Amino acid sequence: MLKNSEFVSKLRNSGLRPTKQRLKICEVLFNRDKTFHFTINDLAKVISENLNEKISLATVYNTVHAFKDKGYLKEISINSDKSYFDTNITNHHHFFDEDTNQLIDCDDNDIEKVKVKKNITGKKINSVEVLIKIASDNQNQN
Amino acid sequence: MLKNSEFVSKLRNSGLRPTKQRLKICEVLFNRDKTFHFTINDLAKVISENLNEKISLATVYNTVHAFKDKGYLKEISINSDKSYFDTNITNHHHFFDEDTNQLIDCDDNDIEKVKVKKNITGKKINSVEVLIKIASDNQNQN
DNA sequence: GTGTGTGCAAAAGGTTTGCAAGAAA
DNA sequence: TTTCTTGCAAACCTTTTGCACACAC
Repeated sequence: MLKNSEFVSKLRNSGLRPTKQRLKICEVLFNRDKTFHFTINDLAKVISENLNEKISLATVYNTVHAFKDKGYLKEISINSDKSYFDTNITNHHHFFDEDTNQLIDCDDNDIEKVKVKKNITGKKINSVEVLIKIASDNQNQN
Repeated sequence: MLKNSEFVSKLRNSGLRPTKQRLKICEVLFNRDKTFHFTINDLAKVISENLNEKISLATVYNTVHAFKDKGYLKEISINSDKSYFDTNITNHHHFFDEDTNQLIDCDDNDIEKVKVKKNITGKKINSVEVLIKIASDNQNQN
């Protein structure tokens, strides 16, 4: 459990003013043992329903993007519709459960290192993301 | 170069009526040597600008989704904003050029087979997709 | 006090939907 | 004639923007 003052330092260190809203969002995102996968909507819902706080959607968007730019969050590519974020910023991959639309972390030990043999001239590799789509084994997938 | 009658059969075989619009879209999508990566918008633009035809956006959406459901197109996961489709329906991965927003095919020879060691109980793997994000090497990436 | 952040509402972009008119079977 | 498809506009959802007010420093 992180303390409020740690979040204040964290924000200050990255040039973000520690406002009430940002600290609240820090609590929701970073006061956990386990990785949190979420959409902006999920996050806004947690804030309004579980914490009974009211933070403007625009502010939630601003904050999440600020955190992403500062490297506190990672954005994940799933089939369009909406953006997913991850509090686990280490190099890792994901399972995506198509039955439940849930993301599950897949750490480096669970998958063999992906070796890219092809080089694109003049381009460098920014990231290699693996998405493993899974679904129930005993029912018809579709 | 595929003939119109081949598209008619293709459509008929999958229970889709070979309408003028669908045949036109078939031509654009499948009358090529190389894989075509596109967004709905790209496709609509090709139809209206290059072919000087007018097909309603709703129809383009309908058709692309119908083709995807029938397995004639593949949808690709890139960071949200919009859906990308691929006329190459074989198992393969992609480079995504963040400078130009272009997708490049990465065939099986360009990458070592991804081995997933972790198993999720009761779930089977539907697909394993690798997305390699690249950007210019000599300029600041951001 | 100055500059940054917030909140609201409005706008924007991509996608879906309802329904009447049109085309295929 | 029956069923499927099209086209349009409106609706929808996620995300962004503009601007006045509030807060952090």
